[in-house]
Amino acid sequence: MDIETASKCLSELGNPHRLEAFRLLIKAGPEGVTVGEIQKHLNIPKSTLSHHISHLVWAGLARQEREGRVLRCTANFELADALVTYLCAECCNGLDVVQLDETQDA
Amino acid sequence: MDIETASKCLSELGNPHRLEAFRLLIKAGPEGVTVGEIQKHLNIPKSTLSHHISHLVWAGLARQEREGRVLRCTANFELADALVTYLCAECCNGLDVVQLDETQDA
DNA sequence: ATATTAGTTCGATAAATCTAGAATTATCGT
DNA sequence: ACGATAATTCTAGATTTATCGAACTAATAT
Repeated sequence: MDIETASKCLSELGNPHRLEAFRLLIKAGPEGVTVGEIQKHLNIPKSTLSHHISHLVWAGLARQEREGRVLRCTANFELADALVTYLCAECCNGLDVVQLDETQDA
Repeated sequence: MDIETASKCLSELGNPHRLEAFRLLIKAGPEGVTVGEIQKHLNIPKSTLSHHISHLVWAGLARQEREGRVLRCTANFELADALVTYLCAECCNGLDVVQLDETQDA
């Protein structure tokens, strides 16, 4: 992971709609979710969502594959891990991140 | 850390100049670095750099305080940690990030 | 064949961002 | 007070991004 790749990924995740969509993909695991399912959560027009998803795909953070009539989206877990690892190493003083036991709100 | 805060931080770090500047601040530790020192590394016009730093400050990722003629910039380590922790929890399947022993290039 | 569903691509507009020179402010030394 | 240094603020142009309706493409069902 170099700084150009990292800033590209961060830039794409630096949009509330895309970050939320990516979060959904991660939470969904390897099975992923369809575009329609993402749309139900984000509640934005199809064309806008499609645009955001194509951003994630362009950055390599997500993949899409057709399954009949639906398009299934999956996160690129390797890249997500590499990005967090990069941030820990380069932008977090090598923070020894501990596994979270509970979700934090603030 | 909520999703709005996270996407705001990610967006600000999603620019090569700002990411590099922030990386310098983190690496510099609590003593921080002056704007001039950052400029030597980034090699961009003062006004452009100032603009980028003000972005980081606005997002809460950095702080500035005057020291005579120079302005000393420091990273907000707590926020950096909170951001990485959020990403691990929400966008990385709760990745159990290990402490890095060596820097990676790819 | 036609209709329906799922989603993309096109096109146009509004808004935000990036860049950088010029002018300005703040501090220090003489 | 004046000049030099450090950095910001102002201003403006160029580029990029976000949004979303309309038209289009792909796959299925009748």
